[in-house]
Amino acid sequence: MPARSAPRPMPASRAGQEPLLALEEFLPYRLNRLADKVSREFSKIYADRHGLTRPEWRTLATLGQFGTMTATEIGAHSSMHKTKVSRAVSALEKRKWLARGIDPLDRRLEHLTLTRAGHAAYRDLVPLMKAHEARLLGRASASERQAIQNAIEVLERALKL
Amino acid sequence: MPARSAPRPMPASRAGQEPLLALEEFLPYRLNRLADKVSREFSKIYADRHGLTRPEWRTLATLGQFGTMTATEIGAHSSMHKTKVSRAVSALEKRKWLARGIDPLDRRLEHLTLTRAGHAAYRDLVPLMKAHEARLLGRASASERQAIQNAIEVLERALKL
DNA sequence: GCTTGATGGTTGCAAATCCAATTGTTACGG
DNA sequence: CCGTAACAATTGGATTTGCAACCATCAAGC
Repeated sequence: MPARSAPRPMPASRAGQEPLLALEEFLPYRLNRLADKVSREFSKIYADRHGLTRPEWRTLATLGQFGTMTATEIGAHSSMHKTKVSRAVSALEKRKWLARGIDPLDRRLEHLTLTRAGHAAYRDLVPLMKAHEARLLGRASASERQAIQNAIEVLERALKL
Repeated sequence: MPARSAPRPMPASRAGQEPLLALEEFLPYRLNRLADKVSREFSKIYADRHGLTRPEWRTLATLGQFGTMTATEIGAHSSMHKTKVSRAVSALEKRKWLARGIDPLDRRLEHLTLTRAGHAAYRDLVPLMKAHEARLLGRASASERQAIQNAIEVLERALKL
């Protein structure tokens, strides 16, 4: 008696229905690969130059942009989980690039601000980062650059970001 | 309502030195945020349904697409470091979703193939993944979808991916 | 043969990440 | 006021990662 011969739809000839999914055309894969490559290139700058991690750089960048914020606000604006922010803040505080200020009206809050040294690092990094971005986008035409901006906006909207 | 707090000095407090870098307009940040959100949404599918990690899913997807490959080839095609591939392969082998075959002419190589169970999981997942991709892209118009494809291609070219 | 250098794949370990509590504080309904 | 719920931020511990060192095999030159 033939073992395991439940009625199966079709014999094994899988020609014609394969490949079912082409990874290299699959949106999440492509986005991830792009982001990964870009991130690697850019992180080289702040990692080599100041030994920063990505959460630390983002925290620095957010405070550099807004001046003073709480940890929660940093997380909201830079899309980082609060534990990442917390650890990035500790690290930056340890190297005295930011200082914590208390809120007299709500002692749960910590108002974080870059120190002079933190700001110096920020001002050191920003032109390098922008230059690298310009160099990368410079490989595309002006209209292509515009298309990239539009596409990102469409995706951000679709993802409710 | 959030707790009351002392009036927070906004960017205005840094009059004279405008924000040098707006994170929310910075390409690497935006790409990373997009990829992260997308990845999170899609990984819910294979994580919830089969307890797969992303490297495991990518390995499964690559083998499902190409049939038989070596670990190095999987890494090249799915943009994963060889250690990730190695660990994903072990995990998939442990649950008997793939089998290793030796190459009689070069015993360094391992030819990896999905087992029947592995292929079943692949066939189970692919429609769900594609449907989710379609649902996501469905929030954009046809011309916007085309613009997204073009933008990604431009970036891939600029990054030599 | 033997040595040297490349290649495929794994492993050890430190660093980074994630999730679920935990602490301390404030807001609010009774 | 009291008890409870919400909130800001931190911490602990298991999981993932990333890098380098490693083992095994092959290829080429001598």
